[in-house]
Amino acid sequence: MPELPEVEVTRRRIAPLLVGRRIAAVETTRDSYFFVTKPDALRRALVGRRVVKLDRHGKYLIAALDDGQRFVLHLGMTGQLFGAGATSVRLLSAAARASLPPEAQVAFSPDAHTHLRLRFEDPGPEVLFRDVRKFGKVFLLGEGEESRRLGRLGEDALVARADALWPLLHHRRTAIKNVLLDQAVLAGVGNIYADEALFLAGIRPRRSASRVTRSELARLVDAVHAVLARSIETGGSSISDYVAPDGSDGGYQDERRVYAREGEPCRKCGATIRRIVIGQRSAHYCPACQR
DNA sequence: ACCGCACCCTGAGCGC
DNA sequence: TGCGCTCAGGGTGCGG
Repeated sequence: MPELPEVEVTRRRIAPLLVGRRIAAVETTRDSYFFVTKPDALRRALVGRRVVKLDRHGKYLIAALDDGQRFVLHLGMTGQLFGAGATSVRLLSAAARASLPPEAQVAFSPDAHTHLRLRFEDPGPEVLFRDVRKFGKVFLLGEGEESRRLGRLGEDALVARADALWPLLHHRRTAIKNVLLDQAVLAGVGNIYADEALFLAGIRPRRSASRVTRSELARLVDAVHAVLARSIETGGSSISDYVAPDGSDGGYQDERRVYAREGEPCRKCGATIRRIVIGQRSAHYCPACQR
């Protein structure tokens, strides 16, 4: 689900519901690998703490706490981070949706997939983390503690520069698309924006990274920046699960040029968009615009 | 060092 | 209606 733009939109909109507030209570579902830090340890560490800052690196959200610890969240594929009071049918199962009138705006009530609830000392809204597939993660880092997950991330995709990336990929023989998805090279790009950026840069996803020239890489990095920035501007992509912290949908799904458009005409040249499989994931491209 | 693959989990949508 | 299958925007760890 969420790639860099969705995580960044989430960061911006959830920050007012986190930063400056003191945590009064933490409720969780039972332990699972969603909890890299076990629920009881999480509770002990978070209760009484105030969030002082909310940062993002790639697809990770990093909340700095007033005691120097960091509380780290990853939304995985189906993670949803939102304030109590958000209303969106995306927060409900299809079965629950079906029993509702079409335009119903029901307030969300925590279900079995709501793994984390943060209550605060002030009377403002709770913050909830829901994740159906549990590919998301939450964990705590002590002051100065290193994290393998964060430590191996490459530069954030919004600020990465082509000349810094060149030595990391020009020798790699795997598909350029795989390299774009490699978080150790470029942190934040996922399947949608990899396909979209490759389209903008005119490069086929299956081309070996070693056959991408320096100037093509420069174009590709520009395309990554443009696609991510535009998606953030429109509120991210709401394709199946993603909702912003207030429950609103993003708008970028309407601007997709290739992702999940197999069989449809290219918006630039009219050729038929193709879908192939690279590294067990789908890749979409225009056979005429991309070489 | 790099690469491909299996795996983690749940639900939706499809053909039969 | 229900079954079995495929697919889904994430990442990790392993063996070759």
